[in-house]
Amino acid sequence: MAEPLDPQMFDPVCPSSAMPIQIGDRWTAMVVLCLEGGRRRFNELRVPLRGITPKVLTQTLRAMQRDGLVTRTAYDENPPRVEYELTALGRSLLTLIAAARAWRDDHLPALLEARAAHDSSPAPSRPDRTAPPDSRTA
Amino acid sequence: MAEPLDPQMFDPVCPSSAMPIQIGDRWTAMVVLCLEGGRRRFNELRVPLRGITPKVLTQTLRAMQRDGLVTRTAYDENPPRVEYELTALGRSLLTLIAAARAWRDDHLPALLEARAAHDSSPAPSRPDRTAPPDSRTA
DNA sequence: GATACCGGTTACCTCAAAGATACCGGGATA
DNA sequence: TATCCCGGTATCTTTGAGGTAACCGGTATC
Repeated sequence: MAEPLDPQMFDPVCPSSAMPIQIGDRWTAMVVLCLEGGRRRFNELRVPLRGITPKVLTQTLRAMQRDGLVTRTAYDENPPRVEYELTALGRSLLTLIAAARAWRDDHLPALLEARAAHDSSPAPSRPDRTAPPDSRTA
Repeated sequence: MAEPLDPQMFDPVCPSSAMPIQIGDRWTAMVVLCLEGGRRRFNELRVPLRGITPKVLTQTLRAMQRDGLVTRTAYDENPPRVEYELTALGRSLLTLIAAARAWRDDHLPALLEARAAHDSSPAPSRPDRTAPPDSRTA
């Protein structure tokens, strides 16, 4: 909670577009990971979530708050200070995220390989209707 | 593989809209579950996936095939017959789906409860800016 | 004054996924 | 001839997540 979040904690060449697993909406899992180490402020979260706009971060956090995944604490200070923290429920997602990451480590290369092979294969214009009866199109 | 798929195998009042976990696109996980018991034909898959349009099912299956999750076997018969089957990679998603289901069983009620409580709570027009310094808005 | 800070809000736009509906080929069957 | 079946396509429309840009209030500092 003390040290700032690593701006590089999420790979910009993120293979998430290839990941067949998604937790919540697009940013939820990353927010959970950002909050894993303790409470964080709004603008603190924006650092590793590069490219997220305040609007979308607000939406994400509100939705998570609604679902009981995070708490929001606003302090009547100046300048304003707001802190977000995982609830026990939100923390329970960590095991699921870990499972997803384990799957990724074990199987994502195979998926990407299959995809690359498929994409570079000669595109059949009328796929396999005329293929031999037992051919596999994979 | 022999017995037909249960049309009710996916709850129409599906809480998937509340599920913060998603495997692949909207239908991928359900397709994996449909194929868990063995190969299935196109129209066989449409039964439990009530409401899916052929276009979307085709898209889903093509994407899964591209990613090496399923194989597609077309037989030169009449009427045409096409069978889809899980690959080892596709089967590996089953553990992840099981983890998601376990999370659901353990935690989804709490999430829904939090959501209901949030939705029925008196909506603060100017949320908690004027709240006491240590109040939690959850 | 003018500016900066924090944590947003608001209005508007974009774009891809998903759905609705209709249609297709081609052999088998009637 | 006509119809059915299967596994899709083709085309249009809708929807909604997400992005862009501008602005806000209240205080403190310049």
